[in-house]
Amino acid sequence: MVIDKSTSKDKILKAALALFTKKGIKSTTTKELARKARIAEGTIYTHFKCKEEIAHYLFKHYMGLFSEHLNLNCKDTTDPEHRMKALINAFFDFADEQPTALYYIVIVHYTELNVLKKEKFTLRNIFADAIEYGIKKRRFARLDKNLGAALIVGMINRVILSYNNGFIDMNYNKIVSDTNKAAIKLLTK
Amino acid sequence: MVIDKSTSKDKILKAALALFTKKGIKSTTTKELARKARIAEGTIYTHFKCKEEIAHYLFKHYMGLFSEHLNLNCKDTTDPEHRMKALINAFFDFADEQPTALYYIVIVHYTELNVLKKEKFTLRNIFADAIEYGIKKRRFARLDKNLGAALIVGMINRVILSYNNGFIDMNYNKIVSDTNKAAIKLLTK
Amino acid sequence: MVIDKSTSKDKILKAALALFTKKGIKSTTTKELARKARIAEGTIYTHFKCKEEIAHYLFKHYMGLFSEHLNLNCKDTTDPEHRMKALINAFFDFADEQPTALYYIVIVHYTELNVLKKEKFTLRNIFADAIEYGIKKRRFARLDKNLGAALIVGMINRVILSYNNGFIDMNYNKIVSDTNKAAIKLLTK
Amino acid sequence: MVIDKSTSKDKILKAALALFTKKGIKSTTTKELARKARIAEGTIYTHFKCKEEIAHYLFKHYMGLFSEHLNLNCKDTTDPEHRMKALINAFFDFADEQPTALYYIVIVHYTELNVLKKEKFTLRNIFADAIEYGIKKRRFARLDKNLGAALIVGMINRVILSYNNGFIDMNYNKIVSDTNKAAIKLLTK
DNA sequence: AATGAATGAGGTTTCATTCAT
DNA sequence: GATGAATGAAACCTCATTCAT
Repeated sequence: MVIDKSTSKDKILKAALALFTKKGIKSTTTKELARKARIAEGTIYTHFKCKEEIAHYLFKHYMGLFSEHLNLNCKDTTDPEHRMKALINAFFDFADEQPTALYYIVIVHYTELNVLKKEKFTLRNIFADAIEYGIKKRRFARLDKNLGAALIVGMINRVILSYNNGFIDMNYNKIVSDTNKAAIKLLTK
Repeated sequence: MVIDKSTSKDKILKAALALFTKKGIKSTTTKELARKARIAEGTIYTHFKCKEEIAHYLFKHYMGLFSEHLNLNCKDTTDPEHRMKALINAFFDFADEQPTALYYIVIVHYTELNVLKKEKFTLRNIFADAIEYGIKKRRFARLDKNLGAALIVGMINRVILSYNNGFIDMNYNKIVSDTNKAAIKLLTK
Repeated sequence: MVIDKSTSKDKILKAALALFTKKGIKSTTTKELARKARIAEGTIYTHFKCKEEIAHYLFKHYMGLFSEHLNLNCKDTTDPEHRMKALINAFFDFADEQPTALYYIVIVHYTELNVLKKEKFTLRNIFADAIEYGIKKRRFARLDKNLGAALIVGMINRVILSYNNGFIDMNYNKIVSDTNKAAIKLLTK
Repeated sequence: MVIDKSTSKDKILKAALALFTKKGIKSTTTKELARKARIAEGTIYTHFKCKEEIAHYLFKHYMGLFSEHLNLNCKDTTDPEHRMKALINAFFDFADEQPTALYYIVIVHYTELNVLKKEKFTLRNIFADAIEYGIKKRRFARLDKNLGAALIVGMINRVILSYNNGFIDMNYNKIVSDTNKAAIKLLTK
């Protein structure tokens, strides 16, 4: 009698993403995790060496998905503005579809595990490249690419956070398009 | 209230700010805290009811200083652009002088205690007011004030974080002025 | 019953002897045991009721072999001295051929399972009988047979242990003959 | 209201010696240990880093006492036979006064922690020195000193073990004197 | 006010054993 | 018979907090 087809590992990961995002990694107990995943506490350890490994696994997994998603949405445009817009839209898309995962990779993992610094892929690089490209094509104003990336990524992140916290009382599409406009205004000559 | 004095309470607060910022609140043990503060573990409880109270105390204290610092630096300007610039400069100033404190109120406290939402004072409000003011004075383009605040605050926060992590290889003053320019470009008509 | 054959049961017993001797019974996990035996953890329980049963099985098996080996080597001599020498040589022989098994029955099993006391066969009895026989034949000096057995068995055991630990830098045959001489000197009038 | 003057640390050590000797180190749980010592489980960890540290501490402590006791009892004799007898008597003395401690350092610790090999002080050395001395003084027959030490120490150990297990039905003093005689017989020309 | 040993609830992890395949 | 994921009791250990000094 199969009630839930997902494997134990999947159940653990699903529960972990929800709990880590809601309460933080350290504050989530393995007992809670097991209860939420509807498995025995011991089962956690047939799939992961320790609680922290789950946290890392989640980060790698969703960071991979996110990075893939961003790259996919900007590779086919040659116009710098379009490329930047595509990136921003993809960012908001992902935030809309996987809000917990995005919150996890952007906030929770960062503050509790301090590994982002060492990761090769970062939003920074993707956005920095797009900015560099726009400057080279003489469509964007001169600006340090890393500073530019920080400006754009910071904007988007904060908008999403604020929206999710109910601080911005606007239609989501309008928020996305206004953020796009703001970014382009900031970058273009 | 000077935190660097050598009363037990001050020693605890100083050690707590450093450790909470470095390792997170939950991951800092009272034993570590006592060792770093060079006081006995029990002494913590003659000044604070529990560990969490220290975290809250630190937040209130530094958030008060920060808010005061921002307000002080923008109250005497009537020109919207100048006011916004003053705010941004004050932000960077504080980040420069009290990097740990800023990191603590912006990141650590937020992610581990989830209280920002309930706090009355927020960066958001200060920046939102400044934007609203600029729009009313017909100097800034029309933009939802809360969205605008999220954009500006997000930009600044991320730039400071990136700079502290060594991701932006530029002179600090140049970063500040470029961020200022970007913000103004984004906001003005 | 040949333990080195490749049935699952034999594989388990072989692995168990090695691991129990190296790490102790309690400190050997069923997971390790299964890995070393190259079988699944569950397979252990198709052959043994529990981990402890393996330990008992090993003890009985090798104690049987050892006892058989000793008896075989002393039954055909009527001269007390020869009989004692035959026993001692048989002891060293077994130690040479099955060092792990001897270590197991003498040390590991004894200290971890405390069953030796209840076992009927013991070295003690075999040696006590040989001593009693020598005294009756008026070739050995008067000596409590159990005390004598403790003296002789203790000597041999310790010599083997010391040799295996590299504490005695002598040729094995010389060690055996010197121990023989010492035992005889001690026992004879 | 002081009921038991002994400190927590002493209570833990006393309980640990009893339990480790009775059940083995691995099989003694921290819960049992705390109950027997009449302290809280957590208190164990204010005095020791982990359970194994208690085992090591006990070994060092009692091995020190034992070694001291042996040395004290053989330093003032120049006659080789007397010296050897003094050593053997001291051994039996210690076994009589501190039976648990002796059992612990000789058996439990050895089989469960495998550290004896690396320890500098060992019975071996003390007895080997006494044998070497007797040979040099031309009172003992030629014999490898380490083999000799193994023979003598093995004898004594086993006798004590057998006696404690009720296998030797003799008066303790008689056992001691007979063991002495046997050792001297074995060693002298 | 300051101390730090003691507490014990509760956290993470281990592991012998079971059971559906 | 063989498998190995799942189990859950119980192990070891942590740590915020208390309290006698």
